[in-house]
Amino acid sequence: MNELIIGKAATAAGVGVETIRFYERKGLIEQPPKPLDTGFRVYPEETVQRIRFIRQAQEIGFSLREIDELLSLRADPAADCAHVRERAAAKLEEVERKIEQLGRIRSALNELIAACPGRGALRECSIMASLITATGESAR
Amino acid sequence: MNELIIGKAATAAGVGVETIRFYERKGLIEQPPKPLDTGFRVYPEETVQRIRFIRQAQEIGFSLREIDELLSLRADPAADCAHVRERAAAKLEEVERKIEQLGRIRSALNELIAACPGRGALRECSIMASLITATGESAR
DNA sequence: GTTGACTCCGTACTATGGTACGGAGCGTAG
DNA sequence: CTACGCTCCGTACCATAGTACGGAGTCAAC
Repeated sequence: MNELIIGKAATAAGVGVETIRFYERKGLIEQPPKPLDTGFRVYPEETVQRIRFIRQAQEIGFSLREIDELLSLRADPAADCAHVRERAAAKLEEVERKIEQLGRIRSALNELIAACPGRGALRECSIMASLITATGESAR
Repeated sequence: MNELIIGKAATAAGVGVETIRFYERKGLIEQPPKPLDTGFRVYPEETVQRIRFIRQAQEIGFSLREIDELLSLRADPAADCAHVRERAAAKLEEVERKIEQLGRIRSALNELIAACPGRGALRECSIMASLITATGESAR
């Protein structure tokens, strides 16, 4: 059979087998059907997507707990819309703060690259210096 | 005296005293002068900025090791320009990946908020669903 | 029908990033 | 000049997020 048992699902999602079992214990993914004959987990494709999302969300600084919150945000007929909206709006703000901070670091890196133009170091420039000049040194 | 000793520096940077000592042990900040009479660390304002940067960089998913790498990227006359450029360019790519991923999550959250418009849940919509439709489901 | 690769499960170990503790010294206000 | 709060240092402890291990069962191929 060509079923998505744990080893193949792990490869497809780019993680180790143990990581999948770990996420299952943590409740981040649900345990898939385990046919009685083999007892091996058989994963739907959707779970692979979900694991990939988890990894990407981790890379941008969300903890597993926060990722669980993100994934549980869903507008379905059974949900309390106002509550979902509220939580989504809060997450959105958080995401926007992160984007801003990353934008600042991006500018600083670009400035650094420009300051260091292949031959002959001209201006002194560090990330910190770029950030301080770039952000205008607000709170003092 | 009104010197920036560890407790005040910690408050100014929004961290605990122990965190500053921890960063020092890890080499993320250097140990400031310790005047012989008191033996208390006296911090320059710059260190407070640096600690704030460390915290913000952590929030967007950089580990302390990576932050150290970021902070050590500097174009000064003594540095090997080509090498700094190369590392900066690599970090820049990483930052851009993060910005893209955050942008996708932002869209998904906006879509979710729109799908859940105050009264009467209309369309079913989860983050995962938004992401999958939004990103066009590339690798299959 | 046995071998090798894979799965099951629980438990133990690891790395990262702090946080807490405790005894000793410093320093300023009353 | 003493009391209270802060600093010093090392060590111990904690949560998070895996990673490894080991014995037992399963499957597929030779």
